[in-house]
Amino acid sequence: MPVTLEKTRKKAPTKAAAAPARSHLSQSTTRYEMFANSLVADIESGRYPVGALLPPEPELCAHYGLSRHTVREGVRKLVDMGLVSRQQGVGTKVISAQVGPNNFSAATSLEALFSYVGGTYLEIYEEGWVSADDQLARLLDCKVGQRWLKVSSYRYKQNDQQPLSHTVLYIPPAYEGIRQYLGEVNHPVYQLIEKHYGHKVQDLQMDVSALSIPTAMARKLQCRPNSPGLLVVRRYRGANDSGLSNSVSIYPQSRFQVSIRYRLNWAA
Amino acid sequence: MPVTLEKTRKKAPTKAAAAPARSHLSQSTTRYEMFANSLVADIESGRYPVGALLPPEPELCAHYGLSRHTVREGVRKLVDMGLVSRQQGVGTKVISAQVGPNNFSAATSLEALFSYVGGTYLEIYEEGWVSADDQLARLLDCKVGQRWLKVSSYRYKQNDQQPLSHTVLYIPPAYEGIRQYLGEVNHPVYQLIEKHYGHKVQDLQMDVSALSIPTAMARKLQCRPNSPGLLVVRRYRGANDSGLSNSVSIYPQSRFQVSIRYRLNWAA
DNA sequence: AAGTGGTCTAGACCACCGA
DNA sequence: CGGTGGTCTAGACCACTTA
Repeated sequence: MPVTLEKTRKKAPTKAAAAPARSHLSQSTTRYEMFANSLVADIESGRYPVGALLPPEPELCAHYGLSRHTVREGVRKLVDMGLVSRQQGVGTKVISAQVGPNNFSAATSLEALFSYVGGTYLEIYEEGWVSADDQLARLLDCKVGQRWLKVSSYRYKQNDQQPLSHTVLYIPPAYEGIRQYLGEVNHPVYQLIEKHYGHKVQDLQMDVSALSIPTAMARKLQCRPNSPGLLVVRRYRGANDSGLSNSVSIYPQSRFQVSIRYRLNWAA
Repeated sequence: MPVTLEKTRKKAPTKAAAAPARSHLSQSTTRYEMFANSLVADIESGRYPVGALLPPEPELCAHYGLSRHTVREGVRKLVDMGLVSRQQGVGTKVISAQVGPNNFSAATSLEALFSYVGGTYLEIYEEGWVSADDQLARLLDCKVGQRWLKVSSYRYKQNDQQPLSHTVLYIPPAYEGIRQYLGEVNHPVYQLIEKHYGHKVQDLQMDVSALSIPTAMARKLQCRPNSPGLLVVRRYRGANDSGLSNSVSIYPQSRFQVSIRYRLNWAA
């Protein structure tokens, strides 16, 4: 049973574009927004429970009387809200039932976040196994005694003499096999794990703080000793909160900046 | 002079869709990605400097031989990367010249970002009007000559002698009225504006970088002179990209940490 | 009034996934 | 193989900003 998303618009298909009757108060005026809100309501109400698949696009198009482009735009909004995720060949899955302050919404995909590694490479100077002591356990949020393959390196931009950062990777024994690929590629570590082991990253936590760059490292990074830098710890988690890998990077001043953007696209 | 984005695709316009010859290694195979990469290169090279407008969409379509939808998809990617921002009726403005390491973009909830202001207050030591010079205009992404109410302060945690940060607020003349509330409350500025003027924050951009804390400020902050700290610039935008307020905060080492969490689209 | 980006349709080919 | 989402075109009307 088709649903209409009309508010005050003309139905005549000859007039292709929407003719939203917009009050001054911001309402959902566009079709894709009305459609998206409808989906959100259905998800919040439990009609599409977490883990379930949304109806496929053709069905949504027919049901709501929208073109596919508009449907896709609406679903894209839900993806931005962190309510659903999509996968080609499979479908659109509900991953959260509520939008709210507790839902950090992934506005961008991991791939977009790390598109920067393209054109960079790691220069590894040390590899070895370590056991997490108290301090490392706290840093990586793991158990004391946990073993890690520790890979110390500097990251360079291609055709650039100056290192971008000092980066230490901590890789679980289960994924030791990727070490052979670390030096050559410009893929993020999490992609290597996904490719070679099929375990996908579900969650990334990134902590940013300030530190003073030690003298020895400063020489290699070509910055002043004890100059300020950013310390960035990234923790990649897969399903079941299993740790896939971690990285600890140190960036000299002005060589790196975290830019976070929050968009209020859907709130009242 | 039009540019072609061809790699190995058929040119026949009868075959509407792209026929990318994708090697196993991930390359930019889609047209909009190639187009986006081309734009990124032009921005990085300075052909489109920060603050400049990109060519309008029709021009990009003609120049690259792409449909408008594809062009928009490419530009959308740049928006997600935080390189440009768009405004209807105006154009697409370059807001950052470097992809990659210098720029992350993601999203969390506003409330989560500012949960820390609870139990803190501002000790204001200076108030006054300033006109944005070139440098300030760049920092706040406003026009040169724009007037701001500048409020300089230190933020304290209640029952704590040590300041949390040095904070400078930049408030537009239109919202001058909130200055009387600044000293007493522990609400973020954006909440005051929303409460007293009804203008909601639609967009927040937060840039985090490292800096060396100047001697004079270090004394007041009770930290070592020239010790590392975090410089956090927050820009609040309302509808139409109107600037609601800005703040520039400096945090001594270990007194503040940015913690961001991303979630991947698809749970395996 | 002109020009910008925002939305929308109709129809098409494609890559990917699971049965 | 059939069905999913991903990309693409051609053309249209609209809302917004600026001059």
